[in-house]
Amino acid sequence: MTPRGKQTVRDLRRSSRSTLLRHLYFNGPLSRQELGAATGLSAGSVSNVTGELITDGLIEECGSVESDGGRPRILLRVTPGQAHLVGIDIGETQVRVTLFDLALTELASADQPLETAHDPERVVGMIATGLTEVLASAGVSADSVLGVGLGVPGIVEQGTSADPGADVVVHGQTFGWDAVPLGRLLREHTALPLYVDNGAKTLGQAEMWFGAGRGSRHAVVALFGSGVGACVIADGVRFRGATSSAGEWGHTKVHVGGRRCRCGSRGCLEAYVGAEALVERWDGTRPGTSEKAGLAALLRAAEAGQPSAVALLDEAAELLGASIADLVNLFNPERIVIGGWAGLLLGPRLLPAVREAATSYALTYPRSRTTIELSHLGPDAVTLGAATLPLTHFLDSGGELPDHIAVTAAVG
Amino acid sequence: MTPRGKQTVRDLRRSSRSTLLRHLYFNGPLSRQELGAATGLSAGSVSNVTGELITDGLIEECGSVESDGGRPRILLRVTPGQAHLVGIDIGETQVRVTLFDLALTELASADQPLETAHDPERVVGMIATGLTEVLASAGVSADSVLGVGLGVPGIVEQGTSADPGADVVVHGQTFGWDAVPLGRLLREHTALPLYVDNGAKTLGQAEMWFGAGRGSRHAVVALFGSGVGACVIADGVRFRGATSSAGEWGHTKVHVGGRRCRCGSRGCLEAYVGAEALVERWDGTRPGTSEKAGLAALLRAAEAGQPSAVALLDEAAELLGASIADLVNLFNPERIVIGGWAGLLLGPRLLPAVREAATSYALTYPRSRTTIELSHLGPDAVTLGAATLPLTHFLDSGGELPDHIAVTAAVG
DNA sequence: GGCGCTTACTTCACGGCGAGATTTAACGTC
DNA sequence: GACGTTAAATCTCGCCGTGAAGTAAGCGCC
Repeated sequence: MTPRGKQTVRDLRRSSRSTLLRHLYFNGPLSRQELGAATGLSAGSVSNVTGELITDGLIEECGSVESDGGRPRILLRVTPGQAHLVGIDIGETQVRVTLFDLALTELASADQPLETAHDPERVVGMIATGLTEVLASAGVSADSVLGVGLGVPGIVEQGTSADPGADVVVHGQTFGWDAVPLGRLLREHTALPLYVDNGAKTLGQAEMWFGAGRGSRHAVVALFGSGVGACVIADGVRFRGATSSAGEWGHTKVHVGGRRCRCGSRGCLEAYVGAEALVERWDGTRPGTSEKAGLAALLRAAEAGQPSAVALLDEAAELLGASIADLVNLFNPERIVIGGWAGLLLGPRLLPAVREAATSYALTYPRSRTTIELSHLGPDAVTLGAATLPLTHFLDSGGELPDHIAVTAAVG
Repeated sequence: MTPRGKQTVRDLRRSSRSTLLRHLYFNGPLSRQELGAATGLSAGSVSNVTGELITDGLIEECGSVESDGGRPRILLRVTPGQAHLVGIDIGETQVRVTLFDLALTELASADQPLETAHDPERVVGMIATGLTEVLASAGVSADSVLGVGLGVPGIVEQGTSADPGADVVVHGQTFGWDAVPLGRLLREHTALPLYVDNGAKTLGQAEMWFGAGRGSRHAVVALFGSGVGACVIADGVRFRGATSSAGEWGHTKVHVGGRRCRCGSRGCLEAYVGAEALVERWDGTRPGTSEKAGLAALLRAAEAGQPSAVALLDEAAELLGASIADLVNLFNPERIVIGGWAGLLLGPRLLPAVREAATSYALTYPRSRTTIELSHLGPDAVTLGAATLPLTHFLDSGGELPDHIAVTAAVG
């Protein structure tokens, strides 16, 4: 049970570097003094390790705080432009490539529309051109890119080799991708480290870092769009399960044996409250209207008091609340965040009823320890969340730079 | 995000001790040689650390293996009688206290029947007498007991102080316990370290260590008794959630708005397939028959071909399968183990239909990576699982002995 | 029965680590 | 300009795991 890898004395230093780098990253500029107090490291070690990080060019001094009678504190921060990150969103309708600096400030972005055919080779080609485009437009060298994070539709089978990103295989039933060796295809175009995860999961990551999930260690980000998905965070880390496919909430049953779902099963949540299902149930798949327009029309009709629209949304709220109650019972999170474009659209109207339904369907104790909130982030955050994948690796490793990065270390 | 505690160079040694102790515990007697190869530690470190563990009396040499031409290997093993563990099961009908040695061999056991009134003070009194009884009958001193693990009915709120076991509060709705400060009550009778968890979770632990879950790192142990519960193991560790109540599977919905459940909600799985519900639905709560006898009668009727019994069990299998499909989608385990007394009773008949239903209701990819199996362990294993709680702590800490234990170290 | 061979284990020097004490640096105040 | 105060750098110390060298304990072979 739970064998832990051996540790050498070197791992200690990595751990210290990671702790300091991480704390500095999330808690803004800090003096060595505060850093030591916050992390529990001794002043000597902080001085030692920060010195090393400065030599590596990963952090830098940035001004000082005047004191009342003593030596002023020198503030430290992560060097924002020292390295860069790329986030990519492979969505239903477009491929979006965004370049960020280390502080996750957007530097450049490139969108390319995606027609109905999602030929993997073509998509990979679009990624490659998008990549060179954003680097060129921001004037950034590929040598300074820590890694490329991708959010893709479908289930992601992670690799296990020394270059796991290149082994990734994607199973996207609704996207028309069946066991696509995305990692291998991408590796032919770029040597950068690759990190791939499901788009809903990367959106969830963004929500945890910068959105409504910030500050909680146990959360579920429920994503409500054309389909329904979820990203589960346990103890600050995404819950992946055995093969990284955990959190497929949309195909959880609300009525066993009920409505047929596009996944082939029956009674799935998604078959009742997914945007596609809602629009279809309301106007019987009136062709020509987009899903987004259809959902907006449904909402307007309900606001205007049209009985069938009101009933449909009321039922959706109850089912959503009941299914959120399942999440509460099973995962016992501190917080549930409802996001996704449909969630953002319907949220303000549905939220009170959803909260109420969740309360009546969940067990009292865990429900009392959970809040249900709306997301603040739009679907654009998929690229942001994707960029957190290489960034997480960077912070975890204590600021280890991939081989290809030429260290532009501060001399002295 | 994910701040990790600081580490000093001393923690390295603890980690090494833990790795070695753990490996020795689970992989039987081993030579230092094999130990080094398996854990990645250098021969020097293995020699050093094992020497320390032998001095502490935690492990001992036990014979040697003849070689073909070289110095024979000396086998090491954990000293089984060096320390003891107590597991306690607070069940619906009895309180069971069992004493184990370090190898989890049962040394003594004491049962005490529990009437309908579950007054906490009385239960605690029974635990205290049971404790002294098993120690006396096995001739073991309380000084050698590493800790006491308890499996209790209801949700367990873990403590956070320096003595977390003494802060435990239990919320057992169906048991008639409302915020019972079990830890504090027990602390008045014993100074031994206390570890408390839900009984279903401790049974799940036993299943993972010694039952059908052995060898898997991601599993769900589904427990099917009078009620329905689950124990989720992620990456070898029990998934607890924010307040330790994760895995309340029984009150997951299978028909939103359906049958009323004893939890107060509607449409819960437990209201359809819990033993209590099944018996009630079959014979309309014929008074006087026990649940166990009632379920056995239902099974016999179905075997004899009585249509209503067959239909009831067929429906139960489908609902169970569909709900297991939810677990597959959400947790993505390698293995699902069905246990509990009702699971053991009905399992052989229901399993094929359950597997089939799970396949048709779950997503293809995660389902293809999961096996669904029956448990081998009976409900007696609750005490065994409870005893693993202090044992886990012991192994994690690298063999740290609680203050009260007088070290009977080998001299020399 | 001495010799060499093989294998298991022990010992030891080494570089690296973080803690804690000490020293140096950089400010205010009087 | 001396002094107190606070921040940061430096130094010593005890401890760690590695890896090389050394020791122990068996074998077979002449």
